[in-house]
Amino acid sequence: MDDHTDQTRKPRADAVRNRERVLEAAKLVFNAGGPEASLEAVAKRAGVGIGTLYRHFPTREALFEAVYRREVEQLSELAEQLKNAKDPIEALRRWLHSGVEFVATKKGMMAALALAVQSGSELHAFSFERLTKAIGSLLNRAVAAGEMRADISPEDLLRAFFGMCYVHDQPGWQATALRLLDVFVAGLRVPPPGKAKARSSKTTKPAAKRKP
Amino acid sequence: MDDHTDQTRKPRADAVRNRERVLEAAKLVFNAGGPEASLEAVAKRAGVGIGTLYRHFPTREALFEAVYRREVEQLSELAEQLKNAKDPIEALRRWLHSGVEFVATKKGMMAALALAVQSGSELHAFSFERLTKAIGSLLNRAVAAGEMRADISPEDLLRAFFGMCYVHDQPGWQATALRLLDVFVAGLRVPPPGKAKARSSKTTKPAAKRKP
DNA sequence: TGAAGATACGGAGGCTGCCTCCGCTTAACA
DNA sequence: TGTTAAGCGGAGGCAGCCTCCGTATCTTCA
Repeated sequence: MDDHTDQTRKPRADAVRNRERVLEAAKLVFNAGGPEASLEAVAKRAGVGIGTLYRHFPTREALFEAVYRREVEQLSELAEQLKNAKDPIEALRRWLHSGVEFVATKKGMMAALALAVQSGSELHAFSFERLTKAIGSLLNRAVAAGEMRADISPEDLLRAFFGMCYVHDQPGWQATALRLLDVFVAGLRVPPPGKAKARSSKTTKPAAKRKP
Repeated sequence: MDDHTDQTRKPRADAVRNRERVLEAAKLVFNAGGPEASLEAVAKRAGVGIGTLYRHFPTREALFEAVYRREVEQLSELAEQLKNAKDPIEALRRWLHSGVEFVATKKGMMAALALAVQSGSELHAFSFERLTKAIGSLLNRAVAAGEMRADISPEDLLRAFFGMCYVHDQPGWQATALRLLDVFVAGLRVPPPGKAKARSSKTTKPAAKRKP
C-alpha cells in the first residue's frame, strides 16, 4: 500500500539528510555507550534537535531496528554462501564463528540483538526470523546428511548462539564463545551408532517443534 | 573485624527493622518489575524514605547483592550434595537442570545474575566465584574419571549455563534451556577413542586457562 | 521566478527516576 | 531522665524521556 498512483510529494531533502545523520550518529553512540545511551546524545551528535530524532524514530527500538537491520542481513547472507561448503557441520560451525566475529566488531550489535530477543520489538520479528532461516538452512543440510541429531530446532540453535555471545563484555569473551560453540557443535553430532549410552528420555523432549 | 572489644553500640532497632523491610520490598519489586524497577518504588513499598534506602544500600547493585546472595548460596550447596552421585557427568547435568529450575522459580534471580556477570559489581565477585567453585568441583570429578574433555574451564561452563538461561523470558524457555544444556553436556563427553574424527586444531584452543 | 501550502525543524517544558544533603527525630546508654 | 550518636525522610538538583507547537524551510505549481 502507499503505492497508489496518488501524486506523492517528493520527500524533503533536509528530512532525508537528517534521517541519515541520526542513523550515523546512533550507530556511533550505541556502539560506544551501549544500548542505554542517551538519545539526546545521539541527537546532539547528529546535530539535530531531539524532536527531529523522535519524529523519524518514535521509539528507541525503532532506531535500533534501523541501525541494525542491515547488519542482520549480512549475517544471514553469509549463511547463504556457506550452504555450498562441503562438510555441512563444518559450515555450521563456520557460520557460528563468523557470528562471533561479527558481534565482536560491532559492539552495539549484540546489545541490539539481545534487546530484540528479549522484548517483542519490531527488530525481533525481523532479525529473529531472518537468522532462524539462515541457521535452519545450514542445520537442515547437516541433518539430512545424517551427521546431526534432529531434535534441535533452528530456534534452539539461535538461542544457544545468543547465549554463548552473551558474555560479550567480559575480557576474552571471544575465545570463550568460540570454545563453547565448538563444544555445542560437538554435542550436535549424531552419536556413533554402536557406542551411544542410552540416556533416560526424562528430559530429552520428543522433538523440537519445527516450522512446517 | 568489627570484632574488637571496643564497646560498639548496639545497632538501633529501627535501623535493623528498616533494613529488613527494604530487603523484603526489593525482593517483591525486583521480581515483579525486573532489575530496572524504580528504587523509589522499593522505598515506598517498604514504607521508608528514599534516603533510608540509599543509606542501607548505597547502590542498586548493593541491594541486589543483599537480596540474592542467599539464593546463590543455595545453588552452590546443591553442587556439594551432587558430588556424591555415582555418574559424574550425570551429576553435572543434574546441577545444570536444577539451575534452570532455580532461575525459573525466582524471576528476579536471573536478572541479578546477568547483571552480575556483565558489570563488575560486588555481586559478581561473590556469586561468580561461588558458582565457579561449585561447577568446578563437579567438572573436575568428571574429568578425573576420564569421561569429559579437559579443555573447558569452570568459568566457561558457567557462562554457557548463563547463556542458555539467557532467553528466560521467552515462552517455553525452560524446555529450550534444558534441551540446549543436554546438547552441551553431550559435547563435553570425551569422544570415543577409535571414532573421533580428528578436527583441525585451528580453532580448538590449546586449553582453557585454569585457575592454578 | 515567486507565492502558497505542506512538511519538517528544534527545543522548551512536563514528567519520572537517580542520588545527595542536612535539619529533625529517636533509640541506646549512663 | 538527659545526652548524644545514629538514623530518618524528603526536598532539591540533575539527567534523560518524550510531547507539543510556533517557526523555518522545502516542494510544487502557476
